[in-house]
Amino acid sequence: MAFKATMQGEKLQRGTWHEEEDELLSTFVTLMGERRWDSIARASGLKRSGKSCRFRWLNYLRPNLKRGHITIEEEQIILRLHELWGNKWSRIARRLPGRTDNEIKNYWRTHLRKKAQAQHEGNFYCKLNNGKQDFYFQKGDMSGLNHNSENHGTAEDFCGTTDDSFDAPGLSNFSLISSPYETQLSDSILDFIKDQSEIKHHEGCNSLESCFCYPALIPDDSNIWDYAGFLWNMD
DNA sequence: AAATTTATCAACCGCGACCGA
DNA sequence: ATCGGTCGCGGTTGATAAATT
Repeated sequence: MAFKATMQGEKLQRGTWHEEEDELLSTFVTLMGERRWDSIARASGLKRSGKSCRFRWLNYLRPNLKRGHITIEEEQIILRLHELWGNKWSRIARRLPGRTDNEIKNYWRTHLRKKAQAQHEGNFYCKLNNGKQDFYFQKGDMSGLNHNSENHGTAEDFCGTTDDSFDAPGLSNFSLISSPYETQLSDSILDFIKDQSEIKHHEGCNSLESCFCYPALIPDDSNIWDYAGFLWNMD
């Protein structure tokens, strides 16, 4: 038995989970609840640590997880919330139903970090994709950038041409790449944040002048999805 | 076609917070 | 009050796939 084995110091299983392990874990979590992970690990006979069981359940096995690629809408939310909260992945994940903190964290590191950096530095990110890579374009002069390993590029780099088939001037407007839905969602979040900020900001300092108090943004117990509920009605 | 590099993401680790005895 | 067990979070690693040379 794994319990006995563990007690005797036998090494715990590590690495990729197998289907049988997943089934076993699901069964025992259903029986015992999402608590006491060490107990679940022992009772199930899995040669895994409680931590590992918890991780597997929360990130891959629990119901209602949304699989598949992060959508543009979700990406925008992640970018904005990260700008507000920093690396508070679990907090951000709570705003994205069906997504896990680990998934968001990985997505940030692999896809969004450069994007956020570019935006922070006063550039904007234009989601153009040639099927392999995303491309960044600096605000204003499109010809000022050279293609390099950071995936920054010129219009020419992207299209292989600078003729009229590439609407470089048009790219100076970020909204051109946003769907109406995306723009609506984005604006809604910004409005919500602005409202919250204006109400909470200055609460403790009695001043409307510039000050050092930190704006209270979206409170933990608020539900942005309720606020933005109308967005799901696309009629 | 083979070797090398880069990107992706599942999984692990360490640490601090929390909770109950 | 404190102590040990457990949980949750964020950072990091490592295996694999994909792309490039």
